[in-house]
Amino acid sequence: MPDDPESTKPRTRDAGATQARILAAAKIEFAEAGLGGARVDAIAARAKANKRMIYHYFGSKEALFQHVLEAAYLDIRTAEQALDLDGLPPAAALERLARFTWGYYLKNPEFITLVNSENLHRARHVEGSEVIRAISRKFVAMTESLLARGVAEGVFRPGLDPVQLNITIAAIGYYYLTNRFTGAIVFERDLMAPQALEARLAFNIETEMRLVCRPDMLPQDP
Amino acid sequence: MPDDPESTKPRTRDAGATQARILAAAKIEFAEAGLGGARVDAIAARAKANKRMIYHYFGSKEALFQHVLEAAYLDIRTAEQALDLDGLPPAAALERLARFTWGYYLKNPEFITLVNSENLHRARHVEGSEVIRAISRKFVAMTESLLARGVAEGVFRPGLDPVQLNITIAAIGYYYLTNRFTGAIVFERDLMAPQALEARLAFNIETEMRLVCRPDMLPQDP
Amino acid sequence: MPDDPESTKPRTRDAGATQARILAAAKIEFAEAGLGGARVDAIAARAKANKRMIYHYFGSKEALFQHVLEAAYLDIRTAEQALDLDGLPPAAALERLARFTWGYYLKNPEFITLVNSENLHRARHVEGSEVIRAISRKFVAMTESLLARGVAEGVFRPGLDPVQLNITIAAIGYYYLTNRFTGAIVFERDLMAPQALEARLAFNIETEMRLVCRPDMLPQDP
Amino acid sequence: MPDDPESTKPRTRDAGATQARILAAAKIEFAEAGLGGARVDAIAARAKANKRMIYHYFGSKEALFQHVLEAAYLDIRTAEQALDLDGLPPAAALERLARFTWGYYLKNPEFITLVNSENLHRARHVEGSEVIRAISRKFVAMTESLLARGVAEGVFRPGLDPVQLNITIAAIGYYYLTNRFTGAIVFERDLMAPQALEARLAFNIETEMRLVCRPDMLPQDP
DNA sequence: TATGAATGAGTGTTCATTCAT
DNA sequence: AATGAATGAACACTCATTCAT
Repeated sequence: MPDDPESTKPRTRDAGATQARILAAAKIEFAEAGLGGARVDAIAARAKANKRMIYHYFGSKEALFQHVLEAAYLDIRTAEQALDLDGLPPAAALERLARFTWGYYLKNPEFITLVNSENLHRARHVEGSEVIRAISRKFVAMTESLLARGVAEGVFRPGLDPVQLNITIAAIGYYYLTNRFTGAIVFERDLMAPQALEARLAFNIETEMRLVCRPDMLPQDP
Repeated sequence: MPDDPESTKPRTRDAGATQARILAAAKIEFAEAGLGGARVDAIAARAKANKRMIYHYFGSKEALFQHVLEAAYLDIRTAEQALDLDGLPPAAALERLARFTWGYYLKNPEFITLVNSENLHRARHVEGSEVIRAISRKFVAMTESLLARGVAEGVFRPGLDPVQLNITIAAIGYYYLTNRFTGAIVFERDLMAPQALEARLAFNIETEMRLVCRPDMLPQDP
Repeated sequence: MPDDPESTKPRTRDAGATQARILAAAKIEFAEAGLGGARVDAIAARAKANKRMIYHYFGSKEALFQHVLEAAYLDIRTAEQALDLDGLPPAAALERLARFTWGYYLKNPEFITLVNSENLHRARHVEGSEVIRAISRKFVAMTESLLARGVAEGVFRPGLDPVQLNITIAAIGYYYLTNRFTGAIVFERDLMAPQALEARLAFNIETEMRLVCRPDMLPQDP
Repeated sequence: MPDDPESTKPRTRDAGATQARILAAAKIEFAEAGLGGARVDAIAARAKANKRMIYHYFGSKEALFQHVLEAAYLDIRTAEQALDLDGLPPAAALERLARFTWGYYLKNPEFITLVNSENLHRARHVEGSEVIRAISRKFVAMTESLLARGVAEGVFRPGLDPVQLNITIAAIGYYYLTNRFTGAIVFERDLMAPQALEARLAFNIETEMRLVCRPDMLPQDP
C-alpha cells in the first residue's frame, strides 16, 4: 500500500508518525481541558492511536504533557528568533516583536492554555527541561540587545529591564486572550470580533512604544 | 461550654457558619487545583464539614464553584469602589488604582487562579450572574470617569478607551503573578522576591503613566 | 386562625393529622418507586411534614412501609366484606366479586405496586402482621361459602378450591394491570383505553363464569 | 495452563466470556433486587469481573438492565416458537402452551421479577427494542393461528381475542408465582410445595380449557 | 410536637495505567 | 509495532438516620 499523506488513519508500523499524531492530539486535548481535565482516552482517540502507544512512547500522561510543553516553548522561541530584529531599526523591531507576539497567541491559542496549566502545577514539568532554559536565554538576549541598540541610537529610554519588558509585551496580549471569556462578560463586549482584535493590537503597540521610546521620539498625537 | 471563637471546629447547628466555612475552604481548594482538580472530599475536610452539607447548601460542585467565583468578583469590585478615586488628582488616582490592583492580586492569589479556571471553562459559571454584570458596570464606569476627569484637567491623553486601560492595568500585574512559576524558569529569576515585586510594581506604574498621561505632564527622567 | 380544612399545610401540633399525611404520602411514594426506590425525603416533602416526624411516628422506612402495606390490605379486605355477596344469587355474587376486584385494582393502582414490592422482599414486612392474617381468613371464608352455596343450588361446579379461585380472580385482573406497560409493547395495543378496560373486564367475567358455573347453567352463545 | 472449563474464574482476555458472565450475573442480581435495588458492585463480584468492564461493555447500569431484559424476552419467545403447536390437535396444542408457560415461569423465576421491575419503570427500557417488538408479533401470531385452527375444526369457541387469551394464560401462572410470598400468608398455605404446584397447573389448564373450548367438546366431569 | 442541621456508609461512574497477545 | 482486555483507586453525589434546639 502506497503512502497516503491525506489519510489520518494510522499508517501501520510507522513509529514516528504515531508519535507525532499523539503529540498533536495531546496538545489539543491538554489545551482544551488542562492537564487534570485531559483524558488519555480522548488523546488516543484523537490521535487514532492505541492508548497503549501513549505509554509506550511517552511513559505517562504527565510525561506526555511535558513533551507537549517543551515542543510549545520550542516553537514560539524558534519563531521569535526568526524575526530578524537586528535587520530593522529599533522602533520598527520593537513593533515587529509586539505584532509577532500578539499574532502568535492568536494563531496558537493552545500555547496560552498550556502555560496556564503548567503554572497551576507550579511549573513542575518545565523545571527540569534544559532545552527550555537554553532557548529562553536566547530569547532574553534578543530583547536585551534590541534595547541596547535602541538606547545607543538615542531612540529608546535607557535603563529599561529587558525581562520586565518581555513580561509586559507578553502580558498585554496574553491576558486579553486568556481571559476573553470572563472579559466578554465583565466588559460587555465581544473581545474576539475582528475589529476588537485590531484595536487591541494597536493599543498594545501604543503602550509598548510609550514605555520604551524616548518621549520626543514618539509620533505626535493628532 | 462557652463560645470558642478560636476553634475551627464546626460550631454545631449553625447553618450560616457552616456555609461560610465551606465557601472559604472551596475558595482555597479551587484556587489550588482548579475546578476539575478540586476534590469535594478535600473541601469538606478543609471546612470541617460533612460532605453532604456541600450538596445540601450548594447543590453541586459546579454550583459551589459559581458561588465562590461570584464572591471573589464581588470582593475585588467592592474594594475598588472603596478606593475613592474621585477624591484624588487624576494621576494620583491612577497610581492608586494601579497599586491597589497589584496589591489585591498579591494578597488574594486565589482570585487569579479562580479566574483562570473559569476561563478554561469558557466563563460558563459566571455567564448567568447578574450580580457580576452589575458590579462590572460600576467598575468600568469608575475608570471612565477618571479618564474623563484627567482629560478635562489636561493631564491625561484624550481618546483612551477605558476598557483597554482596565485590561492593561490588570494584565501587567496578573500575567506576572499567574505565570510566576514558568517565568522563574524562563527568566532565571526569583520573581517573587520582595525586591522583584517592588520593581515590578514600579515598572507597571511607569507603564501606565506613560500610557495615560500627556508626555509633557510626566516627571522628567533623571 | 380558624381551622382551614382546605389547606394542605400542616396543622401545627396535630399528631393524628401528621401521621395520616405521612401515611398517604408514603403510599404514593412506595407505589411509584417501590420500597428500595422510595425516598424518605420525598415522603416527608409530599406529606409536608418534617422528616424527623417519620422516624418519630414510624421508627424507620421499613416500618413505615409495613404500616402502609397493612393499611392497604385492610382497605381492600374491608371493602370486599362490604360487598354483601350473601344477599345475591351465587352467579350474580361471583360477578359482583369479579367486578369489584377489577374495579378496586383500577381505582387503587398503588395496591398492586405495593404488593409487588412486598413480594420482591419475600413478604418480610407482612409476615408478622396478625391483622392481615385475620382479615385474610375472612376473605377466604367468604369465597368458600359462596362456592358452597352455588354448588348447593346446582349452579356451580363442585370440587372447586376457593383458594385457587381467589387467586385466579385476582390474577386475571392484576396481571393485566401491573404489566400494562410491557403489555402495551408486546401486544402493540393501548391496554388502558376505556374500551380496552371494558373488554378486559368482560373477558375476565367470562373466564370466571366458565370456570365456576356448570356448563349447562351458562348463557348460550349466540 | 490448560483450559479449565469448570472454573468460574475469568478466562483471561476473553471478551465474549466476560460479557456473558456479566449478563448472567446481572440477570440474577436484577431479579433478586430489581433495577433500583441491584448493585453494580454485586454484579461485578458475581461475574468475577472488574466493575469497569460493565461500563466498558454495557455503558451503564440501565443499559445493562436493558440487555438483560432483551435477552430474557428473546429466550422465552424463542422457546415458545419451538413448541411446534402446529403439529398438534388444537386442544392438545393449547394444553402444551399452558404447560410450557407455567414450566417456563417455574424454571426461570428471574423472568417474572425482571418484567415486574420493568413495569415499575413503565417499560422505559423495553420501549425502544425493535427485537422485542418483532418477536412479540410472532408470539401473538402463534396463538392467533392456533385459535383459528381450533375454531375451524369445531373445537374452540369462535370470537376469542388471542391477545386476551395470551394475557390470561400468562396471568394465571405469573400471578401465582410472583405473589407466592404474600400469597402464602394470605392463604396460609405453602404455595410452592410440589403438590401445590401440580394442583395449580391442573387448575390453570382447566381454566383455559373451559375458556377456550366449546362446552360440548370438554371432557365430562366424573 | 416539631424542625433543620449534621453524618457515615454507600452509589453509580470514571480514570490512568498494566497485562496478554 | 500495535491492540483490546482488564484493573483498582478514586470521584461526585445520595441516602437513611440521628442530633440539638
